[in-house]
Amino acid sequence: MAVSMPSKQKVYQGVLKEIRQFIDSNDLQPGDKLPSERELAENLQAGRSSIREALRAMELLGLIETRHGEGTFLSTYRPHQTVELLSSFILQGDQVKVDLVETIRLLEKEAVKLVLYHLTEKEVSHLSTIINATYTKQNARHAAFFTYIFEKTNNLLLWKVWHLMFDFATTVENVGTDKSFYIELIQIFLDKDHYSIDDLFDTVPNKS
Amino acid sequence: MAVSMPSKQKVYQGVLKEIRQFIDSNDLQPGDKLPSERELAENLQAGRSSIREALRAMELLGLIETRHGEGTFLSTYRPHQTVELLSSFILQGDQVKVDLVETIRLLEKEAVKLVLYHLTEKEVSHLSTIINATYTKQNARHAAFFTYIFEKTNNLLLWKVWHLMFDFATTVENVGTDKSFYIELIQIFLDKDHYSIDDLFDTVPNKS
DNA sequence: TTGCACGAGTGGTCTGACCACATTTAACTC
DNA sequence: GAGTTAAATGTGGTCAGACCACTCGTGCAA
Repeated sequence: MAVSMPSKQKVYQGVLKEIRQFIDSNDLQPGDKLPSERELAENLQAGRSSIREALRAMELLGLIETRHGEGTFLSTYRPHQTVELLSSFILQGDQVKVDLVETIRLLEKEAVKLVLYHLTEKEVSHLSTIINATYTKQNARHAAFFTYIFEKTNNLLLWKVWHLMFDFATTVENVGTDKSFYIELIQIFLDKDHYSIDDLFDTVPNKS
Repeated sequence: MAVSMPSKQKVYQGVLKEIRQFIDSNDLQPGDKLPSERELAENLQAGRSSIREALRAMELLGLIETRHGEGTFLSTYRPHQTVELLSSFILQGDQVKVDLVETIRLLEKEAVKLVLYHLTEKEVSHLSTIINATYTKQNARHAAFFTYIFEKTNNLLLWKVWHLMFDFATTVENVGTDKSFYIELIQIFLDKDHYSIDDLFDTVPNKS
């Protein structure tokens, strides 16, 4: 890419690639088991500690899941570990927190627009059910509501990004808002009222 | 969250937190040096291998930078390593690639909306300069153009997310588009024509 | 059939050794 | 004394081996 490629690849990086290749060529699916650390060490001609460095890195990224006494498994993508750590490292300045909420709102707004026209009445009424359920925290309602919406966008990546940020944000503050917001949103869904979306989201209290 | 919290925290996870704390309390800045692995092992009462597992994880996330023979340093945030590895792991299905481009476009569109009204004439003409420069690849022009726009949003997080995804995407395909798109966009900036933004972005060739 | 103990397999962790590389220091040469 | 070279030191990179802790299957015993 840029200037001097370090050229000296560390063992654990090579291991990372080999594991990836292994997953590919054996067509492993989420939940499947990887070879044991000792086995990998022997097959890949590396020390077990190098194998572990690679695995820990993958674990932190949420790519694998290790179970003590059982083995190492491909995880269904759950970025939780990543989230908690990243949040503590990245969310340092106050400005970032404000950016975070703004970005979350932005993603939510776009998700709403994406699904507006192909959300059935039945699905909208399901949204009503969601917001009328009982929650201990506003964030929980918010998460339930928008998780459903993001599912309907059929954009897995968008969902991932939003989820990541939402998890980020909820470690430090409240992202959800009061019930009226969701009720208005549902009305918009019923009316297929594209033009009110921007207005509604502009009035959300970005409490910061 | 869900069922059983593992409760048993691994050593390397504890180390991770302690290092983070160390950075905080000593107010380390990007570029500053961390204690050596052996030193950390002694101070944190852990084996060097555990320290290394924590450091490798941080390295993969782009939080630190290790230089053989010198030491470990806080890195200025450059998610490149992360990107390359994530991309090879995550970008498996074709659907994800499509989602990726869709999400990038979405972020770009919103960035445009955010800056539309407070972009000066001078800044817009700078955008013209950017697109009229010579590039070897479409992606380069695209990156230059939108990097400038994202800078103007004053939303650092939004910029990071977009940059991350853009790096992702460009490892596998072309994201940029032909010159006319940028020219139209500049016209929109000049006219402060809020309502044409959606239309323009809807017509972008999502070549996939 | 049921219950439990045991052993094999696996991840979790530590220790100590050695190598490779970079910087600092000391010694040597001119 | 100045400059060059060599040794010592400090650091990350890697490996091998040893234990520990945990899970699960197997087979024996009640």
